[in-house]
Amino acid sequence: MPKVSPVLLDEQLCFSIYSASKKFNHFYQSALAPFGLTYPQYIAMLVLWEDAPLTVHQLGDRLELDSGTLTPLLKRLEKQGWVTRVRSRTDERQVLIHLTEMATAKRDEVYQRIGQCQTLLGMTNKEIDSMMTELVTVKEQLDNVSAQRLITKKVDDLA
Amino acid sequence: MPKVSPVLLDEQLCFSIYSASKKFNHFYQSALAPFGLTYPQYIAMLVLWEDAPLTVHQLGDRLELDSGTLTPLLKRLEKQGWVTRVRSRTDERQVLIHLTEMATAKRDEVYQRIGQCQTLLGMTNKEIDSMMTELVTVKEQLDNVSAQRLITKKVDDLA
DNA sequence: GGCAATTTAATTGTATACAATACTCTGGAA
DNA sequence: TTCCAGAGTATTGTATACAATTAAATTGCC
Repeated sequence: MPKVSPVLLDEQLCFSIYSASKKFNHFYQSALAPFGLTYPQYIAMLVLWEDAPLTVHQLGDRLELDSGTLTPLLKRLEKQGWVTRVRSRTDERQVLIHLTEMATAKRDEVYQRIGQCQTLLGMTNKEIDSMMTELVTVKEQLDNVSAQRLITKKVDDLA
Repeated sequence: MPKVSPVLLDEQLCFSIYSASKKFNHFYQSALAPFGLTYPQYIAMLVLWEDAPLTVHQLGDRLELDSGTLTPLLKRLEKQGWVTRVRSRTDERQVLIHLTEMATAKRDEVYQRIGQCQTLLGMTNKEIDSMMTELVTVKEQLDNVSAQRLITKKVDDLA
């Protein structure tokens, strides 16, 4: 076996991102506590506030989540009064997610709360943009490699 | 109500990071398929390869996970033959996580596999370092704000 | 028009996460 | 020595994620 470099946790970009993601999750969960929304519920609401009504599939495209995650999440949002789930009449396969009056009424309150909490992070728009640009590159690479199921093949070629 | 800026999903750094984290998870899950390790199991093994044996608490400090997550994860690693969980004799509260012979034997294979897969991402060390540096800043801000439970107070001050 | 392939959601099963609680053990104070 | 506060782990309950399967509806194709 040839000499192999150790893989150290603290040098792994994946762990930095994984850790940051959990911290963001916690941050928004706290920020949104007055509204009782979890982070995934919140991003679902963001999309719906932009574009309701949407089918489960359309919402999933935006959030990169499938029905296995969204169906129970949306049922919880429905139970809490944020959305309604209605079978489409023109295509009975689809379920349309509509905003309730409460959701529409609370939209600006949430926007405002989020805006305020984000100022606490003390990042400039420029810093945020720069970071998101880099993340897009990383994500494209990950998509190129893994979404096309090339990992096994390519790595086996390397071996 | 004063005019409020909309919050658009595609402009949210949190979502970029959340999405990247999921893609990394999937990437490593595929890369590690030959070993049957999930991403969280893999990072646990990374720490143990650096420093076994460790208590559940010490491992949790490194991974930023608590016993509620680690206990079942470690039981699964034990069932699959990667680790053993042994009550400490000097302090019966502690459980020491040891590597099995198989885990020690497979370490370099995993290191190599990961090294190969990472080359597929086509990122230079410089790019990775730069990104991790920025992420450290973000995470520090998130820790400052949310770990100290100041969100509610500060935002209410703003209101 | 009839039927196979496809699309869309929901369901099932497994694996994280994490708050809150329970339980056991340890070390120190009275 | 006894008791108790705190530490360390496990458990419980809720909420994601996602692969794989199921079920129902629709579309294409003949």
